[in-house]
Amino acid sequence: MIKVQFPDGVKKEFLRGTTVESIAGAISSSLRKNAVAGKVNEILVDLNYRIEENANLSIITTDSEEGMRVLRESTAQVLAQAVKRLYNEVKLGDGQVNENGFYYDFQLEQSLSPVDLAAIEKEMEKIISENLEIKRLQVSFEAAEKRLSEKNERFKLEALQDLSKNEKITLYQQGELLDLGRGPLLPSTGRIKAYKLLKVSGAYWKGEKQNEVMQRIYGVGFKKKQDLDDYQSIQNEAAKRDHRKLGKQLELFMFSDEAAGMPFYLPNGQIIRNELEDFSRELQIDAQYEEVRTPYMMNQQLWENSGHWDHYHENMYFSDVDDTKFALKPMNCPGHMLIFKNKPHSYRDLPIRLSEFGQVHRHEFSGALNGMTRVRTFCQDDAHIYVREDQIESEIKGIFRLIDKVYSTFGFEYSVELSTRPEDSLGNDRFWEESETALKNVLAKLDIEYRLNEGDGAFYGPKIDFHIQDALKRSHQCATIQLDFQMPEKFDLTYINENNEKVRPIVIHRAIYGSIDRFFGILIEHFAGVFPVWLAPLQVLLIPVAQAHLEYCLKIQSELKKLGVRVKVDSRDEKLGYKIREAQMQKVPYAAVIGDKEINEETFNVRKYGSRKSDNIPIEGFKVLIASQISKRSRN
RNA sequence: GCUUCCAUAGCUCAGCAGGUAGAGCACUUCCAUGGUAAGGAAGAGGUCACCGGUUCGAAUCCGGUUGGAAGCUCCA
Repeated sequence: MIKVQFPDGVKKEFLRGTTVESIAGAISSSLRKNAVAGKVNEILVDLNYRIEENANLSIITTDSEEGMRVLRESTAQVLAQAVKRLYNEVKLGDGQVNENGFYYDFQLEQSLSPVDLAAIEKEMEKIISENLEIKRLQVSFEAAEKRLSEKNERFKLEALQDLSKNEKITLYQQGELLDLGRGPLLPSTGRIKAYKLLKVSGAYWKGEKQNEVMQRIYGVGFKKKQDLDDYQSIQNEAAKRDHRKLGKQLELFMFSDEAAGMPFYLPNGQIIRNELEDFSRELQIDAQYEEVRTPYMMNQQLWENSGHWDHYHENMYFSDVDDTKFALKPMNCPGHMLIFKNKPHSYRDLPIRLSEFGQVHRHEFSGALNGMTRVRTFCQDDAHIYVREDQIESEIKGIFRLIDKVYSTFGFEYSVELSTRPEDSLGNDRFWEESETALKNVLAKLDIEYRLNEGDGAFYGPKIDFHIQDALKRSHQCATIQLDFQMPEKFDLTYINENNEKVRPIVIHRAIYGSIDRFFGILIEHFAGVFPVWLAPLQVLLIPVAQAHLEYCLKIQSELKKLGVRVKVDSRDEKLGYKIREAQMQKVPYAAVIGDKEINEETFNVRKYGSRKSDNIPIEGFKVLIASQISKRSRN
């Protein structure tokens, strides 16, 4: 007999050689049903793994991340088998699990289409109904090499070379398919329930640019049909909210072949942008920031001195004018450094907070461009704060407050990440250690939970990133706080301390929206185009019942305008229903109908966006309501 | 930048056996003067993204360019 200890501390005895699956069954039949793998002494194993000595065991089910990985990896292997059956000449690449599913790379002469995917899915269905055993084989390196070359799988052989020659190699045999894999995998194909192939695209072998391009088939996989349906309905909802589609429908912005990746703001979109800027400006004035503006173009020498040229010139725009080489700014920092340098500073003056709605240009790969979320020119709500060492903490605290105010206004939840030194970085070890410690200390003091993101910092310093969650629970990185000891060095920035000595300030870079353009795109999808009143391009549409009521409408319009409300009168000679329909399609927050009744009673018949019915409310009351919604920036 | 796919009227799309373009909405004019998601009629709109090739003939087939989509790579 052997003793097995479970995560809750309970110990039980079993016959030597009992499988993980039988033990799961001994605990409960439902656990046996949901089990996909086991974890013996912290090592993941297959369900039919036999436990030969005393051990700690936890049963892995599809309720856990690890369990879903097992399920999805097994599904990927079924995909591989299906493709192999349908296309004789195919060479298998590698399969992987991703957020909601899996993918598998193939090398195949003909390119696969959605029609082919349907056929592959059908074959997968067959493999699943065959309920093939998925057998784990532990063999020597040489044996693995021999068997894979018999199968003529050159990519598998190449992948094998990356493994240690001295250790046992794990292969999985699934019907006629032989795959190289870590596992664990399900014991048989019949346990796969809900999956769907999505698309096929190109991917480099081993993810490296110089390697050949494989065809990658993507799929999603879930433990039950319901989860797959839920996933698909969220995808549909996301497609409906796509900011590129809504941007066109609501006439917010456009793109043109004449400037790929560079947004044109249409009148409606510009209103929203201005509102976003004004909101930020208001908060920044309150937090004692000083707004500045720096040139779009500065000479190349500046960028060489700042270190940007070295690290970033491939993505910069250049221009020759007269005898000088210019560069369009990809960041606002150097400009702000020059402003700081413009006059001497006393320690009493710090912190100095320079903010700018700075338009930057970055030459992104054409294939990377995507609506408003990845563009070649965008505006950052940028700021650089010059501080003494003893001011770092309180300053970062202040930025946290600002960020919280901004995000809560839009109804975004957010999480925090700390990113540390990247491979390609400036500065010595001591600097990095000190600044990373400084940020960690601040986060600890503020009692903020965060995730550590190793190696993802800026080249000049570590950073704290903020990830917001939108209405569909998708995460977007927006705000960033970066500590920089480098830039002051490069620009020889100083202030005079209390002993009349020149001392280097520390720079904190920060952005809250990040890119206003991208934030705008995120907002469109977050609100599904139904903006809160303060952001809506048109806030009130007045609709006269007949021409006779037009004059009165114009009078109300000018009263509302005086309150700062964006209001229009639909004076066209069209039916009421037609105008209401159009107001709803344009997602105008309030459509107000005015006829004889309303004029006599001094009311509005207001229909709120999305509502099926309308209410008669006094005009004066409505004025108070909308003015407060606008000034409070309420989320309706 | 790479792989695959795509580009027809302002918008959404049809035209997918090569024979010089079509619908709905929007737009213009006229009729109708209307109470909460499309009243009726008529009209105007396109060198079928651009350049080149094959063909008697190209929106349609082939090549290139530009732009877009998905993924890869990248995002200081």
